[in-house]
Amino acid sequence: MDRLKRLVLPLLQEQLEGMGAGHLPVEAMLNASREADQGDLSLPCFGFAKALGQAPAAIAASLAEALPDHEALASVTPVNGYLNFTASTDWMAQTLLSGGDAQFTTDEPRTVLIEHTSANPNGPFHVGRARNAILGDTLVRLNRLWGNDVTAEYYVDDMGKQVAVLAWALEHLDSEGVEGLLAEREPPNPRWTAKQDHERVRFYQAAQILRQESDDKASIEEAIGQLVHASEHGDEAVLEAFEAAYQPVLDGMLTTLERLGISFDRFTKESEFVTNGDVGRLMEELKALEIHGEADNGAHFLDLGARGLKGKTDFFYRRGDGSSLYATRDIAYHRWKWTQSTALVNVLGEDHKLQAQQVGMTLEELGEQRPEVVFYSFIKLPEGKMSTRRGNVVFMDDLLEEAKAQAEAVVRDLRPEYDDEQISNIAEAVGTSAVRFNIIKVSPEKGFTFRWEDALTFEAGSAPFAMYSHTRACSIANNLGDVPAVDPEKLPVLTNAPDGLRQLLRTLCVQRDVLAKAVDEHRPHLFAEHLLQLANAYNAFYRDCKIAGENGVDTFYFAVSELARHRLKEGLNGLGLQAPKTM
RNA sequence: GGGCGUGUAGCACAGCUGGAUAAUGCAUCGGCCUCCUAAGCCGAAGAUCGCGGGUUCGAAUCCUGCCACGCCCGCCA
Repeated sequence: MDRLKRLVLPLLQEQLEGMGAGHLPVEAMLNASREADQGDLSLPCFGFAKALGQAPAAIAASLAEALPDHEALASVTPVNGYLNFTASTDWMAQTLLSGGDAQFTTDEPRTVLIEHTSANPNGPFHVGRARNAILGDTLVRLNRLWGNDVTAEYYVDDMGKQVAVLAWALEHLDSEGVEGLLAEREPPNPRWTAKQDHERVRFYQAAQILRQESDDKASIEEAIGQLVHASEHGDEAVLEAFEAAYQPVLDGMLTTLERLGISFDRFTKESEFVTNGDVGRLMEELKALEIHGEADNGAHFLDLGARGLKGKTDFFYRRGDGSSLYATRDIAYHRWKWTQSTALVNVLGEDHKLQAQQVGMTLEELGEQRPEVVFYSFIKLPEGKMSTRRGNVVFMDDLLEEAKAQAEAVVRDLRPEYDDEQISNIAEAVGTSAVRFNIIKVSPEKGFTFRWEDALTFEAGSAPFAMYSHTRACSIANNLGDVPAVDPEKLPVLTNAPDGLRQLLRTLCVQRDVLAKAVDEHRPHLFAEHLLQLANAYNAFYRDCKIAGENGVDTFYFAVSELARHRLKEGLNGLGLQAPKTM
């Protein structure tokens, strides 16, 4: 509809100039109508009343009167001080059918590096951690759909305490000892015994218990502390031992993500920036800054309060022993990222807000830009916060299995003629898609409580609903075979277009606008909402417009159906909702 | 205690760079499968937009005070 706005705007401006009000901000005021029965674009005239010395309703009426007819407009109606523009069905159809794919993508592609997930490789994904991956991957996909050149990156935390604990546990404990320590916890699910993320997290959890409760916890802490220290000074042997400990875990985690359709273009290890000297050089630079300070024990910090940070203002980037901290390495990492891309986007949990603020401010202090950051709230369980450490979790692997099982039952019921393999393929696609959609459809800053019944719903407002509309469109295309194309220049005249047709064309017309906004503002749920509307509109079209009737195939309707099919497919793909293997 | 975020029908959630009757799904009630796949469609009912002030022609939206919940306030990651 941005296209319609560009057509209407000059007409409006001309009229207002004639009325001596050319300076009024029409462009900002002319916006998409809220409700379909209010047309497609609406101009509230209240703001013009004072400048023109007329009542809003009178302004709207005289504008409606004065505006010349335009082929793109079916009507221009003044209502309650608003001026409503309704696009003509013919114009929408012609524009859509003659435009090609270019009309749905950007004219100015950007290069974007999106860092997401970057979870510590110490255990399997639970639903909470997976929100990051689903959000991040959807941003990656939507940016690509928009035409941007995207790199999806996973920052591997391959040093520090969490990995050290895992490495220590694998070296000092055996399975029997581990299970003995975890006797009071839920036993491991036998289904995942081959997945190393599930296997090794038991070692990690057992070590955490020993660190707190064992008689020689002091010496354990000492040993782990030495490992951490060595890794932070770039000790190659220790870093190799760490990698041997975490890599199988990371591989298991990536297997889970792959099932959700999530993959990465690049993995960058935190330790690289220590071993290549970047972190050391960075700390020297920070030392030269005017807001630099030093504590009694030789630790270094920046006084970010001097730059407006509220609350805790001292940002420590160097320990007393000279080693770096996580945030310090993150700054080095970001400087490197800026050499790779002209736009940076990070997906982070809300617990990283302060940290991100510190990193961002320090980057600015160094003359660099901040990355754009998408924060999300945590997913809770009805029993409370999820925690790998406490064992209070819903594992993504289990959720996906459950989703598939439920989908299988539904498909078997609905399509008894399908064989087991077909059912399994459909159920896998439907199950994983439903899980993704359930998470992506809510805005990231909203904390939400995970409930099985919501995650596994397959009704309107869910991924399967949108997938089903697409399947319908596919089914029609398959049934009808070769249908002659329509000439967009010679479409039938659509004076009494059915509601369903109008609704579908209108929804197709706003797809580009919504995608632009979702990408620009990093808010994928806007596009998820749109996809549901598109599916809904397709259903209305399907209801009102018989493509294959007694008189043969309506080639125009078929062309609209095909366009919708492509746009649905594109939308599903943009949200990472997967088509069944057989299709 | 300080900082940030959230609070919208029974439940979940959209709208938040101010504009018309607050959108959608679940649940509830009623209707639609001889007709391109009913995971669907049509209709009904359901909201003091957390509470109080303020700004404005106009506030769910902006400002302010209060209340509730979440996250953060390591020389952890």
